[in-house]
Amino acid sequence: MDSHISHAQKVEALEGQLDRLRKENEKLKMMIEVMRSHCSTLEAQILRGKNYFNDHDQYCSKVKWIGNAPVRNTKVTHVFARAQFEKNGLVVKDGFQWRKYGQKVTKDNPYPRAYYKCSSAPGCPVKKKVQGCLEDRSIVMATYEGVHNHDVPTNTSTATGLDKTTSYSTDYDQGLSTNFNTSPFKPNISTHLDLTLSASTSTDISTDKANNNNNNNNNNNNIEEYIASLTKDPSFKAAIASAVARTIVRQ
DNA sequence: CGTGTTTGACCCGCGC
DNA sequence: GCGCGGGTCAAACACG
Repeated sequence: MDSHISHAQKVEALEGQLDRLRKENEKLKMMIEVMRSHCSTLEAQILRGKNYFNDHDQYCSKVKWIGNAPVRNTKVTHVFARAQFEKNGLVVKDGFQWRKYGQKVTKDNPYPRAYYKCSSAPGCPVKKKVQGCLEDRSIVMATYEGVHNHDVPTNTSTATGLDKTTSYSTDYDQGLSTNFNTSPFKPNISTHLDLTLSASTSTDISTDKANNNNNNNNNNNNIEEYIASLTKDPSFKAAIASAVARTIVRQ
């Protein structure tokens, strides 16, 4: 009987902890959103201030813009995006599948430029170049060339590493950084930080809460998973570190 | 074994 | 014509 009471108390305590974590999560999410919007504005100002798309800029000069139109018939789109560090290096996740076909170190930039072809559909002519920004390694310049002959793959969760059940549809679109030209396909650059955690965890938690009478063990496990995934998630750590650093810099 | 990445070689355009 | 630099190819390699 005692063990039953202490078990119930334990569950209650864990639920309280879960609520606190949820609130904290929401707060952090809001803070990061605000900071990200400040950051995007500043980045845009900095980049414009440095005439990124004027005379001496490497990208502009290499891509050969005439007036507002690229030389070739294919559409060329420049996108600045926050890079995501993965085992293969810098990546820009935009919902399409890309096959890397080359890499080159260019003269003006120590960061290698990677060349990708769209592999979401056979015969898709779209190419993408991705190169780290000189001033800020966490920002990459992605140059899209061509127009996709297909829609964004429906299985975006696979392509983006995001899960369908997370609320990415809004966050995801808002994750776009500065887009200097009209995109032919609205590339969705994922700066998304999944503070709601992987869907399996978060949905399990809410579901379990509804059924918590017979799922106490699962609940305990999920809370532990929740905390563990928060502390282990490198993007969470990076986002927190970045947010804290920016706050300090702004002061 | 299939698929994707790496990386050196090659091609091509441009400036001198 | 030559050299330079960006873009692409393709064989070798890695990985699941």
